[in-house]
Amino acid sequence: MGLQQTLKALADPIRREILNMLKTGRMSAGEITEHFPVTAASISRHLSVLKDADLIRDAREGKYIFYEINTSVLEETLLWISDLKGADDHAEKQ
Amino acid sequence: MGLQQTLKALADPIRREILNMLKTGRMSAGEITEHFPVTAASISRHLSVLKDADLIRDAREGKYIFYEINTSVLEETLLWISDLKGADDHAEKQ
DNA sequence: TTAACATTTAACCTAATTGTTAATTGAAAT
DNA sequence: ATTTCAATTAACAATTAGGTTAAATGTTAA
Repeated sequence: MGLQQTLKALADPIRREILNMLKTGRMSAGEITEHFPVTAASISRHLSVLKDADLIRDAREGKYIFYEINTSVLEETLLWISDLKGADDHAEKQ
Repeated sequence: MGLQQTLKALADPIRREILNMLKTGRMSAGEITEHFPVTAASISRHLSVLKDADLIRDAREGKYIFYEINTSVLEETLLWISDLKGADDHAEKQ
């Protein structure tokens, strides 16, 4: 897990778009589903991949389940890629 | 292509390790293969995935084919992830 | 407590990925 | 020219991934 799970989760366009949507704020599974031409079941599994990678967190509220992005795990990925790029452009932020 | 191809290429541990190895310098397909417990044919296909993503370049020299890393395509990925992370930690390098 | 709604999980299908072995290509050496 | 070596490509098997519909779970409202 870790880097592997993160990169696998990011390697799908629907999952990346979900993360992009969540950048603006939390959304319910239903709201997320509306944006895609696939079934709720399909989106639900994408959400579970993102959740297993800890890229999103969920919170049930009544009959809705809200999802929010968790960017902390991206730090490792960013460092790994930066390091590959020549070890001359990381550690610029805390 | 672009981001999608890059992330797909990075989402495999063998391919990431190949890139890591090439960070230190160019290597022939055979030298790369020696580091992994899989066949040369298998590594060859990993190399072609990396090449299609433009993450590596190849150059034949006699009976050897040497591979070298090309990090330029990583910039797009780095920007995408940084942007996801809150748009507060990119554009630090040129 | 039953009905309705939101979401997930199960079962299934197809397509893509990864690995293997065998055959092919390209270059060098005998 | 033929053998040898490096590497790729082809053909195939096994696994993983992503989609669908149908059933199950959890919650709210009647």
